[in-house]
Amino acid sequence: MAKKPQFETARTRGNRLHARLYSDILTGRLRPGEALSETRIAEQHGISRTPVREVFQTLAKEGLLRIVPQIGTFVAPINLGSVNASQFIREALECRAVRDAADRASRAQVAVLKEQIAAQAKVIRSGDHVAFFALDETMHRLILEVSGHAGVWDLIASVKAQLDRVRYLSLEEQAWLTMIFRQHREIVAAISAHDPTQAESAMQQHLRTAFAAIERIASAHAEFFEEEAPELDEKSA
Amino acid sequence: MAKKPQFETARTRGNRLHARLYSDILTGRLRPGEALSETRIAEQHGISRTPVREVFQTLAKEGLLRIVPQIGTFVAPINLGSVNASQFIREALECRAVRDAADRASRAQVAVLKEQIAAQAKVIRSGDHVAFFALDETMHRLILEVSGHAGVWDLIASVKAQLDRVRYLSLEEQAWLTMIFRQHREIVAAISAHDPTQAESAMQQHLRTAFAAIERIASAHAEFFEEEAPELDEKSA
DNA sequence: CGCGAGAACCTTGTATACAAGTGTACCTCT
DNA sequence: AGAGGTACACTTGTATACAAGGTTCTCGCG
Repeated sequence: MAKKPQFETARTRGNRLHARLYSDILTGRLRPGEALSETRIAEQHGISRTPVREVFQTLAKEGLLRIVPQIGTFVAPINLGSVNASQFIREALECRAVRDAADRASRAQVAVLKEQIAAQAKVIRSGDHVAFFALDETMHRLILEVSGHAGVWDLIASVKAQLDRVRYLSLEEQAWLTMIFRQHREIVAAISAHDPTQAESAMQQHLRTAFAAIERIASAHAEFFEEEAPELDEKSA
Repeated sequence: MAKKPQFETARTRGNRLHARLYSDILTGRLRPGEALSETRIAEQHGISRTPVREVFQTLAKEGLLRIVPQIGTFVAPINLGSVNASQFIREALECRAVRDAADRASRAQVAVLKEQIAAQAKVIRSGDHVAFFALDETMHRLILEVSGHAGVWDLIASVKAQLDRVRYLSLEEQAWLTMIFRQHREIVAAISAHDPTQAESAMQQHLRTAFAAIERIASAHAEFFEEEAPELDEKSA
């Protein structure tokens, strides 16, 4: 739902801080349960509480912080319920989108996707996990664009954050990356062949493979999770 | 279950204001393009700019306001691209969820859904559009709960807001409500029969019927929409 | 020594003053 | 009279002071 991000990104002090904290939380440099203070963060960054406070509000709405009035602000524990919901959402949206992508992909778009595959092959060989993660995100975003629902990517990215939070707990090994890469290749092949059913099948298998890793990682780092307690809703009529 | 949502709703001054503005924008009491001023709203509600500002930030992230630094804040025009994206998201999520609901529905849950159908029949006879809208939302939320993905409802509600914004431009007539009601009945029947495919089919038909109304209404109120000029993509970090 | 009450320090919530930037209207100059 | 530049009135962005509430540590009392 971002309107003109290229302006917003570096415009205000708050946006830079948001990017910083967002990254810190996703990668685990800020650990679940850790307390943050508006005053302390403000002093550390040489700004006042006001922009810090707005960033906190934003991160809280994104599910990454938990603000408890008069008590404090904490890095949100990873909620398995949210993780499962995120997986459901991502699977539903991307599987349906990849069908449309297989239907509508132009030759030029297929060429772009195949270039991506080639780029992925290169970083796989060099074993650069971080670069591969970035290319993974690019590939999924491109498929959304090809499907004609580019605007949906923002939403997927936001739920993907919940999943990536878990993935960052453990860097995947080479064999895993190779499997993901092969699945990407299958998806692109199905799109190229204009076979929606095969494309959806490949995408579902792909996303569930990634989710399996998440479940494995989660059970190994139970200390960062919370027991399915709060369904705190804030949407009232 | 829920820890303190009932406190959050009315706790801060900001929350009340948010609910008020949210409703005003959805129902059209505040019209697209209309300018809002932090100072003016603050004076009108007898509070300071600070909570007003936070509410504005929230509404902007929800896509209902557009804040232009040093210029002003305006009710966001209805973006046809966002409306289409919302429809896509809703369809993908609810169609997939209703399959799970048909698989998993217990006898008690089916009974609840049938009670809802009865309640809808009652307000249909009384011609109470507003009450029917509320029951419509309840029904869809219940189906999500039955599907085992209750946590996804918040997301659907947020994208549904974009769709409801259009629907409020024109109150639907009785015949339309009757059609929606019959579709609800079909969906519940399919869930009751534990027929996922039929349930998904009925849900998709239902959502597309509602969307058809939206497209019809949109073309009749073009002045509230903005021309989706380009697909300006954002290079996120 | 144990326990309770209170104060000090922490947190976020709110109010207000100031800074920076933009559009407009008016005033001045030609 | 017309055109251009400047000052003003408005906006949001930021900083800071104060208020309300919670926790914890400490001091006083039993």
